Amino acid sequence: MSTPSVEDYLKAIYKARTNAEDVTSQDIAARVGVSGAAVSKMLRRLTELRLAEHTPYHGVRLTKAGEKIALEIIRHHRLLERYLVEALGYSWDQVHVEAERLEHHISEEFEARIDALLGYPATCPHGDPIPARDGSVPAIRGTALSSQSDAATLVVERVGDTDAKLLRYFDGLGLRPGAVIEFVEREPFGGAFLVRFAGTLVRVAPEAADQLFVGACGNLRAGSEEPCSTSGVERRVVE
Amino acid sequence: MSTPSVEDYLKAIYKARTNAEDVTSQDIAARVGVSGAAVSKMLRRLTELRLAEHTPYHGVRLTKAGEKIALEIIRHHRLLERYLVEALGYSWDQVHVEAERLEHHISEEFEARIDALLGYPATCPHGDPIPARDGSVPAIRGTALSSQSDAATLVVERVGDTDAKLLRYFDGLGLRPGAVIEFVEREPFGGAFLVRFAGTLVRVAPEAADQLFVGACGNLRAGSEEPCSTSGVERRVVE
DNA sequence: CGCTTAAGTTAACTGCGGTTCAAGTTTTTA
DNA sequence: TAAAAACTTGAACCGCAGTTAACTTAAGCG
Repeated sequence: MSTPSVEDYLKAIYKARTNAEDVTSQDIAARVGVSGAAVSKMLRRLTELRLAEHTPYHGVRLTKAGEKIALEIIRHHRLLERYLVEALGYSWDQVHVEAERLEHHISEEFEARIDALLGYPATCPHGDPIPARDGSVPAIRGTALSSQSDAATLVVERVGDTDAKLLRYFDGLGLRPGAVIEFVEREPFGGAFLVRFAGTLVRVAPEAADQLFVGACGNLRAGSEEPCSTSGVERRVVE
Repeated sequence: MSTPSVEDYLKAIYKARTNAEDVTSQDIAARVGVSGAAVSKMLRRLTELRLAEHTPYHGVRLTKAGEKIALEIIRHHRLLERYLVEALGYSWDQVHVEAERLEHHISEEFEARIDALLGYPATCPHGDPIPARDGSVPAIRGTALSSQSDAATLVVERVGDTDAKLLRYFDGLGLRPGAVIEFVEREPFGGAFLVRFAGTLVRVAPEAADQLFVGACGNLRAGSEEPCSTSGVERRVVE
C-alpha cells in the first residue's frame, strides 16, 4: 500500500496534467502545499516505486499503476463528498476538507457500500465526475464562465470545490450544478459577469467566474434528469 | 493535534488500566503491536507532551489531558462501529478493523453528526459503552462467562470485539448483547460452558467464554429496552 | 552566443516512529 | 540470598517526509 503522502502527490500530478500538458514541479508543490525540494525528492521515490516516470529537469508522467492509485483516491474523495452531503447533511462548502482526510483511510468495502447507498452517483456535489472503479473517467465538463464572451444560454456543469467561502457565495446565488443561466455580458474594465438566473439578474464576481464552469444548454449532463430546468437544485438521493 | 500513533498508545494505556491496576510496558507493546523499545521511547514522548506520567521501570499513568484524548478516540471508535452496522449494513465482525483506522481521522463535526443520526447510542455493537463527549464513561458491565461457577439466569452485556472469527461464532449462536441466557454448568476438565438460550442448550467453548461478558438478569443495561427478552437481537436504530 | 534568471535538484539536517541488540533493573525462584 | 528469568531501557540504526541553503540546468534575451 501507498502512504497518504504518496497518494497526495499522485493526485496532484494527475490533476495538474488534466489542466496543463506540462506538469511543473512548482505546480505540484503548490497543490500539495510543500517546498520544491520535497517535490524533487518525492518524484524520485515515485519513479523508484514505478508509479511515475520522472526525467529530472523535464516532465513527470504517471505510470498506469500511478494513475490507478490517483483515480482511486479521487474516487474516494468525490464519493465521500457526495455521501457527506446526502447522508450526513453536510453543506457543500464543508465537505472538501473532511473528504481530504478520509479519502486515504476508507476501505474498498466502505467505498462500495456508500457508492451503492447513493445509487452509484456520477458526480460529486460540485459537479466533478466520479471515476469508475475500473479506472474510466467521464470527461470533465464545462469551461469557466470567465472565458465566456458571447451572450448564450448555459448550464452550470461544475464549480471549484476548494474555496469554502466561494461555495457559500455560489450557494447564496443559487448557482449549483444543473442550474440554467443566461449569460448577458461582462461589465467593463474587469467587472462582474452579468447573468440572468431564475428570472433575476445576477452579478458574478470575476474571481467567482473563474471557478464557475458552464456548458451549452443542449449538453446533457450525465446523470442529470432535468437538463434545462431552472430550479438550480441538484436532485437528492432519497433512500 | 496528536498523531495517530500517539493516540493508539494513549488508547492502549487507558484500556490496560481498566483491566489491571499496574500497566506494564509489555501489555502496551502487545496492544499496540510494537516492540518493547518502541514503548519505552513513546512513554518518554508522552511524558514530555504531558499526556502521561512515566517513572522508568515503574508504572505509567495518563494525565487528564491524555485520558481526554484516549476517551475521544474510544468514543470515535465505538460510534463508528455502531454507525457502520446501523447505517452501512456492516456485520459486527467487520467493523472493528474499519473503525480502527477511521477513528483517527474523523472530525468533531463528523462525530456529532453520526451520534445524532444514531440517536445518541449508549454502546457499540459489541456492548461496550460509548464515552460521552464530556469525558464521562458509563461503567463497563459484565464479567466473563468463564468465571461463572453457579447456575444462574444471566444477560449478555458485551462481547470481545477484536476477533472476527469469534464474533461470527457468537453470531451463529445468536449470542449478542441483550440476549438472556441460563448458565447451567461447566463440562468437566476444561470443557465447554453449558448454557440454555432461546429454549435450546448451547455449548460455549472455553476461549469464547473468556470473551462473553454477562451480568445478573435484574441488571438493566442502560439504553436497553428489553432487559430480559430472549430475542437476542439488539434493537436497530430506525431513521 | 554567452549571461542572467527562474526552475529544479542535491545536500545536510530535523522529527517521528519503528527496528535490533546490548545493557540495566526487577522479580522470581531455587 | 544469589542466580536466573523477565522486563525495561538505551544506543545505533533505518525509512519517510519535511525543511533551508547551496548548486545545476534550461531558457530567454541583449
